[in-house]
Amino acid sequence: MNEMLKLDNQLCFAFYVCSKEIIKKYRPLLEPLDLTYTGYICMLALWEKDNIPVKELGERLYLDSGTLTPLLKKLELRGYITRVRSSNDERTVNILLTQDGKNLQDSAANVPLGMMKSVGCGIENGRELLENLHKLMTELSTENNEKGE
Amino acid sequence: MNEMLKLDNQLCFAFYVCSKEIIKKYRPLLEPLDLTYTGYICMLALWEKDNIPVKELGERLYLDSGTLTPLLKKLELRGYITRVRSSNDERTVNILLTQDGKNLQDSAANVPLGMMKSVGCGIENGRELLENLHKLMTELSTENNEKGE
DNA sequence: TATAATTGAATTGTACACAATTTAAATTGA
DNA sequence: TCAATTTAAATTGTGTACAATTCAATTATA
Repeated sequence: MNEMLKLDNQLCFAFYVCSKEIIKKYRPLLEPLDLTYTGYICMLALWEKDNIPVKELGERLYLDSGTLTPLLKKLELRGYITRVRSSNDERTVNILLTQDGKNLQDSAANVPLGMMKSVGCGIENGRELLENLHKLMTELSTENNEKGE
Repeated sequence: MNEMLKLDNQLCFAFYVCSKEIIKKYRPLLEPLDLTYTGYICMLALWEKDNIPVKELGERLYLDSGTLTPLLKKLELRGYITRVRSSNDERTVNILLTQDGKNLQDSAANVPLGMMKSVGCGIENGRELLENLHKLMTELSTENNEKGE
């Protein structure tokens, strides 16, 4: 049996499972905020910087308009953001936090704490892991896209 | 600004992005095999051990019947597997590799090689990383499920 | 042993992801 | 300046994921 084809030797599979299992753990923590996981990372990005076009938000979150447009419409319906077409450039839509959306940040403060209780124990050296993953993230999304795209 | 709410401090987000970006890199490698990423990991599991019920395959892949049933139907349609309801226990459906499915393993051998070319350079110490992720995987999927489910 | 509880797949409904295409607006350049 | 190109969102279509439910088969138990 080819060692390289063994499931337990696939880094991709380990990443994929860890990602899914972590996201699953967010569910009960995000339910009280009426947010899905994707809505949550979207709000995280906007709390750091709002009044940005969909494009910029997408670059920050590694998501395209096909995913963001319906998500943002839901967040708008929920009252956390507003989508405002720019008057400078009618092609772009800027995302603004509403007061409700800004206030939500306070309630969200306990989410990372809850996760640390739930998952934290499973993470040896979080800081180092985070750095390695960030290095990988940028390499994955640049290496074959240097000149093109 | 609450440090813990910064996007770049979220391990979950780093995992989520790495997972997605890695999976995206598989696409061109898997296209010639007529497999999606999920189909690929499914075949990886089956090449190690086939003639197993959907349940067992799901435990191996961390997927439930809601995901597997339609996926397996497609793989059957594609001619790589057959789904056979067990006669011992009529509730279970066993997954068998067809000859085509078995033969596919040879063509798949270059997939991990292709990925190493594409991503490998971005991975510092793959072996160690893999071990850490596996530790995390099992902890994530057991710690809150010890007694219950 | 009839009934209750459990189990394995399948189904239903919701929510992403993303490739590919479309549409409208802005920019370029002959 | 105006046709060609580029750009930003939105749309369309396909493929997961997973919670919750359903259904039939099996097992446990009163």
